[in-house]
Amino acid sequence: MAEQADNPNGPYGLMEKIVALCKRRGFIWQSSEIYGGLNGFWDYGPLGVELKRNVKQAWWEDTVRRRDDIVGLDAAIIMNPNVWEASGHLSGFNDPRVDCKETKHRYRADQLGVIYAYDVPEGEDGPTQAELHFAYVQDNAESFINALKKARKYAKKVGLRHFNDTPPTLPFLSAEFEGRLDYVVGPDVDVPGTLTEPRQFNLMFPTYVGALADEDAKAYLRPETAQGIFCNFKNVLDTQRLKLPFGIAQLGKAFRNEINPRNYTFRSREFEQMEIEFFCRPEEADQWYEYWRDLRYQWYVDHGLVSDKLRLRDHEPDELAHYARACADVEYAFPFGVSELEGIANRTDYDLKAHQEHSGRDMSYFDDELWAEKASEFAADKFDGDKKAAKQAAAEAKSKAPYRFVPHVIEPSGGVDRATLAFLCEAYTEDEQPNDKGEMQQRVVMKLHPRLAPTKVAVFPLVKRDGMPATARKIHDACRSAGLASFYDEKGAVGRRYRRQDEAGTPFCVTVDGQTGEDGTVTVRDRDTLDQQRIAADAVVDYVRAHTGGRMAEHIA
RNA sequence: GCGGGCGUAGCUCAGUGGUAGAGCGUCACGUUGCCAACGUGAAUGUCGUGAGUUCGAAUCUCAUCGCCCGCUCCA
Repeated sequence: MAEQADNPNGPYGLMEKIVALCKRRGFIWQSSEIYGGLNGFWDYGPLGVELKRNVKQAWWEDTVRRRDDIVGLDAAIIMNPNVWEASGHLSGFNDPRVDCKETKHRYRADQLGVIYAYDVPEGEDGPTQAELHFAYVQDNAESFINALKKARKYAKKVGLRHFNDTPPTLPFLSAEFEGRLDYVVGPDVDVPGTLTEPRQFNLMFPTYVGALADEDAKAYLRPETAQGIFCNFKNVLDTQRLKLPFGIAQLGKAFRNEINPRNYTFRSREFEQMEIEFFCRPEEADQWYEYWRDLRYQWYVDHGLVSDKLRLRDHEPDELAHYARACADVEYAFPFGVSELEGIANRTDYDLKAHQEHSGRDMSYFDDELWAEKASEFAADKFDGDKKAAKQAAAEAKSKAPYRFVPHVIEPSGGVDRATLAFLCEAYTEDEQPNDKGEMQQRVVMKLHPRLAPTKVAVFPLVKRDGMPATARKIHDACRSAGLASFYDEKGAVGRRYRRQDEAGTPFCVTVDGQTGEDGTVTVRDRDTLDQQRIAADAVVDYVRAHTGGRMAEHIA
């Protein structure tokens, strides 16, 4: 598959082929297409919805149903707006931006400073604002020195008094510059007036709760599912008889007003997440982080991303967000570039503590097992029989670590749509297979992992007579009754039917032929190899189930 | 958000001011005994949308929406 990156049509040609197939076969369509679409929104067609459901189901089974230490959750999409205050999303999503009309640079307004040039005219008491001021990027020495040079030159030119080596600086967002940007020189230009007024880029989706759309009713569609988990941490802890370490998993939609949705479904404004918050003791966080990082990477490998396009990349320390102690990305080399499928982060106790502070609710965990072990150390006889002192010491000890503490959390946060897209890209294969005359012909086949394939088996009568359709239908019905996604087709030549299933990614085709009537066997044709073997018709269900339903992940104990 | 390119049948695209096209796919009938077979026939278009210029617009102009590329952004 690696050679596909060197496809003569180029990487974008490859992506276009994949997109065309997805549209043609009914995997993914643009949302509200008949009205011209809507940027950043997508609809999953009949094949796409099965594929995506299978991705989610595989994740849910592997992370929740097959483990004792993780439970599920389905929180509301709209939460109390204070949640986003606490999580930092409201401020984080509201970075005002400033564009330089000259250089096309974009700056974060809150990261710009301005050298405030002023004068003290003779005979006046206080300083007077000068005409020009000089913006620079904070925490960037070069930018500051550059602005300082420009400011000195200007001061000398117009004869500002008292201008020295340490001129006052003000934040760009100060009231002093409001409506006066015509007099501010941008960081990378020499003339004033090239900076735009700061614009708010609100990446949160606002909405209103209740019939009256006033500001008091303002709420937001969640930008991530994680906060629903943190907010329910105590509920889960209090009702589920769980001990650390344990996790809460959630699948669900999230919404971000991305500035520039692009690359098919990769960056959508409405998307689905699969997130785990795994709570543990602070001292065990590092080892759980490594455990989850490796396990989640392996999950993608186990579901078909076996090429070297899948990568696990540890973030550099300077790349880490302020709340994360460690972070790794599971990345995939899409035709349009290497991009993130899932991030695994050690978020420490940042989130629970933030909610503890903002909500006023206690988010700590008390380790009664450890206490039971150590309680004897606080018996009265350890305090010379002073019961009161013993009780006080015990109460004090119970209120802090190692007995009571706010758990740390490891967050494996994956994008369902991104994973689905990666599976589609990896599966897209062009090979050459002989036709009925033995001539080699190009074939397009979606080599989806059988567990993820939208249809598990297609059942055909070889020809539409001699009772073959009726027998094939019986097999089809048996497959469906067994819970297998089965597809019946009797139209046209069987070769064409096979090839159609190849494009849909169906791993097996079962064909009823003349011999079926004699010995009760059918052929099973393998999607990837085109090999056929005869098996008993009443063994089809077991055969398909054995080859498609099972979890491939043997690493999970 | 900025700059460039593009938008015609389900898909890929041709069509530069004068009757809306091709290939593939889809459907029907016949044929067809295992890999996109063949024959015959058929259906499918707000030419992205809206406005303007013109006797006449898929074609020219403007706006708008969407897609692609670069920049930006990615808490």
